[in-house]
Amino acid sequence: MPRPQPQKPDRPAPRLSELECFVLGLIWQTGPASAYDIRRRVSESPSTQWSASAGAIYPLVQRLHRRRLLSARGETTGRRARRTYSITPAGLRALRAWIGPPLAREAITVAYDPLRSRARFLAALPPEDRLAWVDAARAALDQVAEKVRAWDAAHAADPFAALITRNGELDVQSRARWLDELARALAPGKPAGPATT
Amino acid sequence: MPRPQPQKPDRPAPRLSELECFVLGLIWQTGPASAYDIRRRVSESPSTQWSASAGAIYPLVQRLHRRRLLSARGETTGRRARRTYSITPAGLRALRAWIGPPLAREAITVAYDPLRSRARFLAALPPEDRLAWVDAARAALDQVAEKVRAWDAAHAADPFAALITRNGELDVQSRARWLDELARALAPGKPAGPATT
DNA sequence: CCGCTCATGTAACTGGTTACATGATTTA
DNA sequence: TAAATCATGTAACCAGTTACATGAGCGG
Repeated sequence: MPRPQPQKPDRPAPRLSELECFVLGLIWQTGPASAYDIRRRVSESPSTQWSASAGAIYPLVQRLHRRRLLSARGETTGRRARRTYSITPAGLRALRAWIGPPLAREAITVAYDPLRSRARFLAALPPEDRLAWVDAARAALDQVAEKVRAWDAAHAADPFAALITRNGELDVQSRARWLDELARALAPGKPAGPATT
Repeated sequence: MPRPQPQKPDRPAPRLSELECFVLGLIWQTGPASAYDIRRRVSESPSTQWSASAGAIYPLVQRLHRRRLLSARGETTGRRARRTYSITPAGLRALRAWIGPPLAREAITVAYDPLRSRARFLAALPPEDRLAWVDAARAALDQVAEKVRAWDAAHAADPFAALITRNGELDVQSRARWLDELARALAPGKPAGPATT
């Protein structure tokens, strides 16, 4: 049995990750940008999905450049690189394919909510702690709402960006209302789940 | 400069991941469960956050067992292991610490929404394709809503589970309304973003 | 010129992924 | 008993993570 190559010589380019496509989008949006610019813009975003660490962004743009989805203009001052990247026609095609339609399967889902994950096991807390949890979560969401408003204000100039922020507002609102429902269900007199041990 | 050990002899136990704590919760909820049981229950969940692949779950429960957060009862039939895991007191403490309060920083955030990420760059599509995108996203959300209803029906017996499903319902509803707003903003006559190149 | 922040990376690790292997049990 | 499915894993990989290193520019 041959089992030809342990090291495939011509491995097909892997699917682009969400972060890679997101970065592609950022660069499309604002034209030439350095990796550092990208880092700042990713970390500004209210979602904490990505940490925008250097270890993520620098190799990422290098990958996109190798795949010819980004072009680089290197103004190498001194012995230190100073590169800015622009999106190529192939990059724009990749960006559009990512956006869809058709929508990727992984985009069609209930959004992951860490509060929901935790609430699912709320009955593991002693009964007297459960309302305190809801209160804490409620306060945390107010904090998030604040952050969204700040982000909104910083982008007030762009009416299109406002529509994106709006998504964040609605998300926080609906989760807050859900927490209120949860609090009512936990109100004294209502048994809410099995015993804790 | 000594730089003592390249291999730290006593590395501190790393923070538990979201998935590890979630699994801890599942096992708390239903008592003794095999890794396979866990896999099924994780993959049933409407969220696509985790694939519940064998390669994720089996090593994960082994890790939790090594850390004494799970206890194992091994009914080894034949030469094949058949293990079921239960949560230990230390495991319950870890579960409670994860749930909070206080809530972990990463739980305090706008939920990550792949539709929002894509919509952010909707202007990269040719104008005539933008409404089609919104329609596709709307249809996809209806599909998700259906899935949530099915999940809800399957757990109708447990009033506490209903509160969790409710979160999914509200999430889908609010994102659907957001898409409707988006469609209105894209309505003919309204320029919606910069040119596409 | 010292220290601080800006900017560009690399190194080591890790928690997931997909793909594969294989034993046990059920069903046709 | 053969095929399909249930069940338990391992192997290789990979896109992120944290932590570190270091050059460039600037304000005191």
